[in-house]
This record gives sequence, structure tokens and C-alpha cells, in this order.
Amino acid sequence: MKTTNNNNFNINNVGENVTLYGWVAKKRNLGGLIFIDLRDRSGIIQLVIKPENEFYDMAETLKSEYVIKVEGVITERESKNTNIDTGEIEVIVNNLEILNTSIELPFTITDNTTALEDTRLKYRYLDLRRNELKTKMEMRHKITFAIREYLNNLNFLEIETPILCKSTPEGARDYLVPSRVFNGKFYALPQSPQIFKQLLMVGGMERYFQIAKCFRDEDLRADRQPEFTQVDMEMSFVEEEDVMNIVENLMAYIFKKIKNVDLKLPLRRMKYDDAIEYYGSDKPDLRFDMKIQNITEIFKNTEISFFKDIITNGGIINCLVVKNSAQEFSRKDIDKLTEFVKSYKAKGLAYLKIDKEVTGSISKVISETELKELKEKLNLEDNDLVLIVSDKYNIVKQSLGALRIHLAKKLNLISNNYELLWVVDFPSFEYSEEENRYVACHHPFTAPKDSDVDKLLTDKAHCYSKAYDIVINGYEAGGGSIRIHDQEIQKKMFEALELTEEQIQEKFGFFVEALKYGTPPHGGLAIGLDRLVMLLTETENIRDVIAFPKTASANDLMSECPNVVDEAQLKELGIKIEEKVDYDK
RNA sequence: GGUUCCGUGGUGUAGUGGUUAUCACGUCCGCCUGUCACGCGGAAGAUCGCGGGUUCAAGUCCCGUCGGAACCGCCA
Repeated sequence: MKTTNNNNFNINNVGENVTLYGWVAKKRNLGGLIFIDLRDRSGIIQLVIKPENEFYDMAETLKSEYVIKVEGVITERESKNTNIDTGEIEVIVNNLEILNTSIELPFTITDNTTALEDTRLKYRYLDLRRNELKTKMEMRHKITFAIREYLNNLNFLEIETPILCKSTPEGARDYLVPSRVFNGKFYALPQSPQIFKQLLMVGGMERYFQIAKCFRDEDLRADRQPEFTQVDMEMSFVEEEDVMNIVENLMAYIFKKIKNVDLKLPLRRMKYDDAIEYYGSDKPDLRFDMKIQNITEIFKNTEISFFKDIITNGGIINCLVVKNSAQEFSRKDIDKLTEFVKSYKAKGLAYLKIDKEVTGSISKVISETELKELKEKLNLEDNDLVLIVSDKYNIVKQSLGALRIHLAKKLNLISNNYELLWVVDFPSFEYSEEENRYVACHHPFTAPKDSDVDKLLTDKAHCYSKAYDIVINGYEAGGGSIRIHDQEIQKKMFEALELTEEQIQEKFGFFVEALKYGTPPHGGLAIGLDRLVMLLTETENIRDVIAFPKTASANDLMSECPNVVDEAQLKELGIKIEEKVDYDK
């Protein structure tokens, strides 16, 4: 097979005869002399066709994105172009063949395209020809390749698990696939290979990994697609530190190889409760400081009525201090921030601008003692801005946590470093206001801390689990846990979740059965590959790192899926659509 | 399910209720022998997403709908 690589050539190849294949990226016809930028995956090389050349007329007919084959001689350029790698040379063409033509393009294939994303999504195959996407695809490949390399060296086996699975109503909504053989029955696409990887441990595989496609029928976000890829891992005979150790070393390997960044190991461990307390998030962004500060105590005897009400009702008062920025925030800016925290259910945003004379929403009502204590506790200086939310614990933390990120972006406080950490000691349960009971924070196979096993039934609020998330720059890049391998503890866990014996059998019967046959202690983790690639390619949009992504409403603008199917197809599956929506008009 | 923003030639845009709907790139035609964002001259190209309403008059205002983006809910 002939392969060419335009970018392989340089000044040392002058005089060589070469055969090149590629796309016409640009034609510059000077009327007697034609230059062509020939593009392949590796880059651009300039072709020259002179008037005396027998292929001159053919060259004149070339248009953007025609596919051509040329033979020619590598020659040193008269005038160099420092913008491209091959800028010192050009190819004097002595044979030209048009392999294919192209109709006019919807947008030009260029680095700084003006075309908006929806246009580019519709013609994704053209967008992929642009450097930006091409580089990201290459990067994604390099990352997955490095992962395979690393895990293979650690004796992991790559094993595929089913895509057609059993639906379980817990967690995210399933994508369902109707069964033709069993009318009325459905498969579900996996939300993750969770159960299978644990069964592989029961099956004695000891160390497993998979670059696994996962599916969740939930609404999308800038960093969330309905189908995405996890680097799924599971190991036998491990404890929390073993898993974290392997994964952070894998990360270090990737960061070194891809970005030449040296990670300092071991990575920092932060308790979940602390992450919430100081950063208002279980995925804190540590690239800037600005912790959430608790100032409830200062206002315990306050006369400020809405603070008083909050405290009486068991709420808290917390704040963020924006250093040396008070003057930058107009009343209008503060109003915008208020709207921002309101979208996180906070009732409002009180603020103080520190200066010789303190101003701001509560400056008239705050007592002298309170102000003095506040200044001391927060080390306030002139031109500091104090932003205060008072409400129920969760609302305060969540809104200030989000505001913290918002402000950092707005004020450009975020450093260029990569900040990785482990968030550990997740609670086993969280209270569901809706259901009026405790529900599992993670899946029901997550092992509780050894010291908390006794609390499973008696003190759910203080029961913590052997779960850990790896966080990079404020993104949850991966998460996992040590699983329950002891049947008695598993029974207790089901009991804690108020599952009846029937429900357990119906949902996880085969799995609970498997646990009885000498299940080794095991645990694992799944890395969100798309997010990892996002972070390493420095984009904030998950679509940028997926070859054929879906839009925010889970459409594929290119293939136009999902689509309506044949009546006959539905009939065969025994499916009737009750309300037909006419999507065409 | 909710909130906010967006939709105008192929692409990206301008457009205080009354214009022949702006500009740039691209496309097409002509000229041009060292360009690389080539240059110069000319031309074509738009049911202003769709439907309804208000008005003497709607790209512009209102309602709905479809499509796109971000966020909240959701994502065990």
C-alpha cells in the first residue's frame, strides 16, 4: 500500500521524487502560475504548476476539496512560509490525476472557521477535515492507546460486556430496545457495565478494563452526551488506596505522555464533607482559592431580620470574599449575581463593599460588632467584596459553590495548571425530600466504611462509603468504589434501602446469587473518557471530542436520528404509538 | 419539565414598524508568472426557520411551533 505523509517532507528531501495524495485545500491561480495547498491528515504542502506543464489546464479546473494524486520533485522554495511545517519546500508537479471532484462546500475548511456549530454538525465529515477536530481525534486516540498500554502492563484484561442488557429502574433512565422475539419485552442499553464487571471478578478475571460505551437517557449538558465512553476498571483483592494508587499513576502516565505534565503523586485526598463545606461542590475546582466561609456564628444574635429567621430555622449564613474587586461591581452587576444564585434556589444575595465607609445591601443594618468580627474573621481589606447567602445548608453551599466558579471565570482567576484531587468518604445515603426516605448515593453495591457497617440501619445520616471520585479542574473525571462482597452486608444494605425480598430478586436476583459463590473482595473505578479528553484538549464542550456527537436535544443533525420507523417494523415488535406527532410540519 | 439567549443569500453578519434588505468571505466570468488571507475588474445569489395575530404597512412588535446554545431539575 502506498502511503504519503505530506508533513514528513522537509528541506532535507529536496531533489526527491514523491507521489502525494490529498485534498485541494486552496488554489491560488496567478494566471500563468498555479499554487495548490495540498492537505492530508498530516498537514499542508504547496504544489506548483507552471504554464509549460502539460497538466496546467487540468490544474486550472481544480476546485476546493477535489481529491488528487500528484507526482513531483521536492524543491526548495524561493520565498519561505513560516506558518506551515513544510514552508521551506514545495513540490514541482510533473504528473496530476484528479481522483474525485467535490461540489461547493457549505463552509470553508479552515482553522478559524466562522461557521456555527449546528452547520458544522450537519456536515461533521467536513468539520473533521479541519485541524481543530482532527487534532482532537488524534489526541483521543493517543489517550486511549496510552491507557491500554498502561493497563496491559499491569496485567489487566480488556473484556467486552453486553450492550443489550436488563433494564433496572434505578439511576438514570434507560434507553430501551424492544425485543422482536419476545413481544412486549425490552432490552436496555447499559448505563455502565457495573454489574458485569463485578461478575467478571466473581468469574476470577482479577483485573479487568474496557473502553466501554455507556448510555443514559437524560438531558444533555455541555459536558454530557446521551452516549459516552468510560474507561471501566475493576480489580480483585484491593482496598480503596490500591484503586486510587493505580488510577492516579495511570493519570500521571497519561498527563506525562500527552501533555508532558508531571503530576505530583499521591494526589490530594479531600473528604466529601469538606469539599461541600469549602467549595460547595463534590467536584471542587482548585485552580483558584476563594473558599466558602461560614459566618453564621457572627450573626447568632443579629437584629437583621432575614438572617435571624434563617438561623432560627436551622439555616446557615455563608459568604465568598472577592479580594480587591468591590469597585469593579456595579449595582447592576450585583443584581446579575443575585439572579445567578436565585437559579440555585437561594432567596437572595446580600453584599458588603468594604472601604473607609462600608456600603452594600446590609451595610445599614449590620451592627458595629458584627462588622468588626466579620472583618477580623475574613481578614477584610479595603475594596473587598463580601457576597452572602443565608438559607438551608444545601442551598447555601450549592449556590455559593456555583457562584465561586462563576466569579472565577468572570474575573479570570483560574490558573493554567491542572489540579487533580480525590474526593473521598462519600456518604452512603442521601435524604430524598421527594420520597421522604434515605436513598443510595451511589449504587447499592457500594461498600460502607468498615466502621459504619453498624450504622447502615441505625444512623444512615452518618454512614460513609468506600467511594472515591477523581476530580480534574472542577470536572468529575471518574468515580468508583470498593464493592460489597459479603452477603450479610449486602442484605443489610438492601434492607437499609427498604427493598423487599421480591424487589431484590426481581432486580438483582442473579447478581445476589453470584455473590454467594466465593466472591473476592473487589473494587474499581470508571474514568469518563470524553471528559478526560476534553480536559487534555482544553475544550469546554464534549461535542468537540466526539467524532459524531448529538445536540442538546439528543439529535444527530447529520443523520437526522432519532427518526420515525416503518409501521411494519413496529408491528413486528408489537408496538403501537398512541399519540402520533407530526414532526415534519 | 423550567429559565435565559439565538434563527436574515452557500457561510458568517448589519438592519430606531415604511430601504431596491447591509457588509465580508465563498461561488461564477474576465485579467494577472512567486503566491501563501494572492491581487484587480465584473456578475449571480434571500419565500428574513415555519404558522398565526396586531397594523394602512412586519425581517423588525405579540402568540404559537420547529431548530440551535447555556443553565436549573434530572444524570443511583
